[in-house]
Amino acid sequence: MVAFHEAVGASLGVTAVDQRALAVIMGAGSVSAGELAREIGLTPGAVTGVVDRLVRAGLARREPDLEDRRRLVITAVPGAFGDTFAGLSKAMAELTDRYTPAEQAVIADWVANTIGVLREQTRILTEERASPPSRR
Amino acid sequence: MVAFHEAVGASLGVTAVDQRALAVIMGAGSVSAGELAREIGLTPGAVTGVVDRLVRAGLARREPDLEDRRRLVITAVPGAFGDTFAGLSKAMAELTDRYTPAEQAVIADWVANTIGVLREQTRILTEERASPPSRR
DNA sequence: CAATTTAGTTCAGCATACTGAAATATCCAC
DNA sequence: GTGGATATTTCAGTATGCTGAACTAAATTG
Repeated sequence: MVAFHEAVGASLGVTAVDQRALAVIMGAGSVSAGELAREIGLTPGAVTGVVDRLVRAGLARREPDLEDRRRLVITAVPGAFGDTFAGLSKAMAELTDRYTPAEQAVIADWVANTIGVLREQTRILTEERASPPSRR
Repeated sequence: MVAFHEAVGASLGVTAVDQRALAVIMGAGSVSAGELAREIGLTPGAVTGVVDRLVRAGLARREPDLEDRRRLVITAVPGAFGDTFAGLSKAMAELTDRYTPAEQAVIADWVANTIGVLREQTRILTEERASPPSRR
């Protein structure tokens, strides 16, 4: 999965951080540059580069905020990200079809729970790193 | 999953490439530096750095090859990598216990097939990039 | 045992992406 | 309106990791 993720990034010319940023953008619908900076833990200056690369890759757009003209609203380009995953989506859909509805329910439940576990473990690892004796 | 992977890397002071290298080492049991270079697509010079970081993180060891003293045998330190995943392993084991053996079989089958799909899609993405109009 | 090949490391040069600070534009309070 | 706060960009400086070439050591060939 990680290898696939890296291949996607290389194919689009975006970094791992950029992809996480895109996930944030898609999750929130749209965000400002400042919100994005806070969300992914970068300085505003770095976010400019992140958004530049996403825009260049055709994955996101910068649009003016009509209510506050200092702000930019960053949105994902509908479909653009999906295109990259078209092959994966198709293959996964075919795989899913090979299971009965009951089996699919079990798998879906397990996947949801696994996501929860990973989220929790990521949080623990990240917090562990914030406080104790520095490693490296 | 990708976020967890990144957190592990940050926690250990190793890069994403380093972790892929470690996966290769563990998969093969042990490899020489040259084999590792070919496997992960880096020059021998870069592999020195990769192995340096893995050794510093306590994840791998450099050992002399008794048969060919130019060579180094690189092995994973047993358990060291597992320690980092102790929390994840425990949580996943507990999750697994919540399913019946039949359900576990379905999940295992689906996971195996999903890995196959991801491998295949990664290969396609990687190859696509090798030939056609350059993207960036 | 000399000449060539192979394994790995070291090092200089280069690319990339981040930080922090300065600059620009806009909003808001008085 | 004027003054201060806020949003984003630009830019110089820095860190990291890669490539390619030179170097050392050991194996292989004739």
